[in-house]
Amino acid sequence: MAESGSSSISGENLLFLTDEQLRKGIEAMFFAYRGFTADPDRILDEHGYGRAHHRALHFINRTHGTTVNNLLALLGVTKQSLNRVLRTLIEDGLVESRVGRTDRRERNLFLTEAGQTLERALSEAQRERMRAAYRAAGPQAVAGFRQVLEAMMDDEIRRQYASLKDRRG
Amino acid sequence: MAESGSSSISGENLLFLTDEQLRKGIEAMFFAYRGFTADPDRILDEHGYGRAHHRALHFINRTHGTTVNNLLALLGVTKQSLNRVLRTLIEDGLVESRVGRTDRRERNLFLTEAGQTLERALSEAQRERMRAAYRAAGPQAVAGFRQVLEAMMDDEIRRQYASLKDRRG
DNA sequence: ATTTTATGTCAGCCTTGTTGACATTCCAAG
DNA sequence: CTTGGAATGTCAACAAGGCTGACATAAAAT
Repeated sequence: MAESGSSSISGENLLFLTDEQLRKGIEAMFFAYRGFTADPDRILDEHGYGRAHHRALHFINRTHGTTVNNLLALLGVTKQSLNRVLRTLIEDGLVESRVGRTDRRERNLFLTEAGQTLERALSEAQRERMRAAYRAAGPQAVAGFRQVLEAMMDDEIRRQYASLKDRRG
Repeated sequence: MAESGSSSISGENLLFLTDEQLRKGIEAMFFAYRGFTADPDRILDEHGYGRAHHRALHFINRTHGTTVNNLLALLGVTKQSLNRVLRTLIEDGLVESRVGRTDRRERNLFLTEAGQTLERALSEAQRERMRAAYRAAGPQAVAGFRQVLEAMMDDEIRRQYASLKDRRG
């Protein structure tokens, strides 16, 4: 490691930015993400689905009637990848694709009753994990958690995240 | 979504645990993880490697001389998956595998000079992102961030994370 | 009338995960 | 010494879910 930048940082309120501290944060992020996805993964597995299906269900539920292009931007994958997932969800009757009213090229996506049921099971499992973590850490920690995560996002993604924030599900 | 559980939670210090708050946390986690991996991913791509290689390099660097079994437990993958990644890293001269001294069945893993160089580039890119996020959020937020992440881990993983915490790299 | 946009689809490739089977090496217990 | 089991490595086959490229269609925009 020779001499990394942070060892030369001065100022008492910046002293916590040692490489060691940063590495702990990196590893915490890695391990925590495993926990974050573990519970939904188990449910998905029972239904023969993967994380890609979960993400699609989540954001379709989040923004009812969203278009395919919107979804692509949120998920950060190619239309071919998304389409494969979306096709199975539509075939299985979890998602409905309606031709757009104003622009008939677009497809507006909705969860069916069955889709809502699965989405609820998945998000409830994930919320339960998050709820337990929030309780254990306390309100102040949660605020800090959100601040750091937000600062870690790419600029464009942060904008999309922010614009999602105030919508109603 | 009808009526989810958390709406019945009472007590003033638990009011922040609404489904809406939890969902924001879930989405923050999802988007932040994208940012978290984005910079190393670009470097890995130039070298023809993937995230699996990054993880292996990270933990071999983290715990010099670790055995394959230790690594398996940390990474949470099968030995076949790890072995494929490890084999290419060894072939490419980034990782050295030495027969164990006390137990000759074991293999002790080390980074070569070239391996350390790549690991340093990867972790420096990731640390830089983390450093910027930490600076933007401030020390108090960082403490909360770590608390929530730690509470989100599976118990066994949290123990492994904790036992990694105090070692020297 | 032409171009652009939104979407879907086919084909093929890669990484990275999985299971199952099997070989080798070597420590340790009988 | 022999045998059992643990640690490791390897081969084969498969699946999820990314990717690119090419092409088709419908509809909006120019």
